[in-house]
Amino acid sequence: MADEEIIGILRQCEVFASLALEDLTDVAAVCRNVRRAQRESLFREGDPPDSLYVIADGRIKILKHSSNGKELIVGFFGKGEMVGEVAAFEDRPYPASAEVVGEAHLLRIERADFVALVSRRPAIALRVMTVLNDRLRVAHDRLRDSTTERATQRIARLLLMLSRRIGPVLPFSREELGQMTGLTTETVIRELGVFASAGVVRSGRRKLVVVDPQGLVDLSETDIFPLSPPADLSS
Amino acid sequence: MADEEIIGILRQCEVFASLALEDLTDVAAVCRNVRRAQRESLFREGDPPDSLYVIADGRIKILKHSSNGKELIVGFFGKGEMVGEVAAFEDRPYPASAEVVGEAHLLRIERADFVALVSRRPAIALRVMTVLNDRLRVAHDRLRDSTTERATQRIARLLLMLSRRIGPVLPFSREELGQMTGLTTETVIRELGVFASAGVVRSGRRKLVVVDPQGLVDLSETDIFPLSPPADLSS
DNA sequence: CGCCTATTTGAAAACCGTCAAAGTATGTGG
DNA sequence: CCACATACTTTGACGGTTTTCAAATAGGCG
Repeated sequence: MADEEIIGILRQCEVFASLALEDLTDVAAVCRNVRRAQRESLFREGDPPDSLYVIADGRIKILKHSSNGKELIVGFFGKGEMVGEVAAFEDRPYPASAEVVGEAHLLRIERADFVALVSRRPAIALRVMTVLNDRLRVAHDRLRDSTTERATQRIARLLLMLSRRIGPVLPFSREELGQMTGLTTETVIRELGVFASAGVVRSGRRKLVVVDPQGLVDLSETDIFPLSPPADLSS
Repeated sequence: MADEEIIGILRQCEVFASLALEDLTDVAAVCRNVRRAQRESLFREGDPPDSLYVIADGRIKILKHSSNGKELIVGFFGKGEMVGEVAAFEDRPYPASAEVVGEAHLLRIERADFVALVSRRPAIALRVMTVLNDRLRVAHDRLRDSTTERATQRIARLLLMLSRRIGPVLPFSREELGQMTGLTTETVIRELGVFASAGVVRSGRRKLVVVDPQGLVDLSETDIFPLSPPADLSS
């Protein structure tokens, strides 16, 4: 029965994991399996809110375009995470686009079904609230970083955040790291060059390995003392 | 009866407005009236999450500090809005500080009471979700702006957003506008100088009047075409 | 009037973006 | 298996926008 596969997937999802079997079957009833290839998009910024997705497998990147043609990556999501939920509660256009990174297997839930579901099962609302909450914290942290910190600190903090979430191996291109921090590819490369010579990261093609997390913490906290060398602490 | 005053306040609140009287009395039971003077803080970034507040009257500013001593204003909130709810669902420290701007009258709700309340009355959860949702949209918009747009556009967009929300008279100092955009006070002043000579805004002490919203829209969309004039569309 | 805070202005420099070009993996087809 | 195309990474030089630092001016409140 296909529903059992779906329930298995839902059990891995941050929003549905803690639900009782009865609730899960209720959710599964409105899910549809969907597969998408490399670079396909689930929805685009400005589209009317159609549905939301649970990621069964693969990675999805959420991005916003700016007036001058640049793109900002708002988030990367993977197995068990939900995307498109921001549009689910209000009938307003998607605020960002969602694009498949490698290949992805998803569960799709229609907006109307999800709204009905949440009203019927309050426990889901509580879980969704927590997810939104987390995303808001992350967004505000990044907002602070990108307005008040310099390139070195912004990159160091991004790498720290990513490695804490998905481990030391970060499967991102330089360009993507730039789009996550709001810096150009070139600046990212130059900063990573410094990080690498300090032995904090090792770099590869579309990949970056965090070797020394504490080193990143130091870099992310380093204030710049324009004319004086780092204070001598031994005296 | 004090409860009636409280219910009157709750009726003006984005989260509670649509509730039935029965629900409102339930909420009112856990509210406490609180008054705070100029510059007092409700909570500080890093504090354990204690309680959340509904603003009965006055304005509250939410801010985050950065490693180099700068402050970023994450949001300004007024009558009927809620602050501190981000901390209410998880037992993690407040991600930002809340400071009273003029003088404020608030309703305070303990964290534990609120959690119980939300579980008991699912309708509240749905409203809170919508609020979080809106804040997430705003945060991502600002994130895009501050990483991809230049100073002129960032300020123009901020002023547009503020004037749409609270009207043409904006009671903010230059420094606060800077802390909202992530620009220095000086840059804000220089840009506003240009806006003023273009007749788009009029400026005062701790105050700014938006005279020509369309002018702001134009400024906020102006891309820079380095060497060519705007394309001729008539050909 | 005097003090404190907010606003304004100027000049120099830092930081990062832009542009251009070369180098290096990865995959594909012959 | 090699040649080639493609995409990603790297490097360098230059310039622009914004920050920084410093100092002067103006507004409000006791």
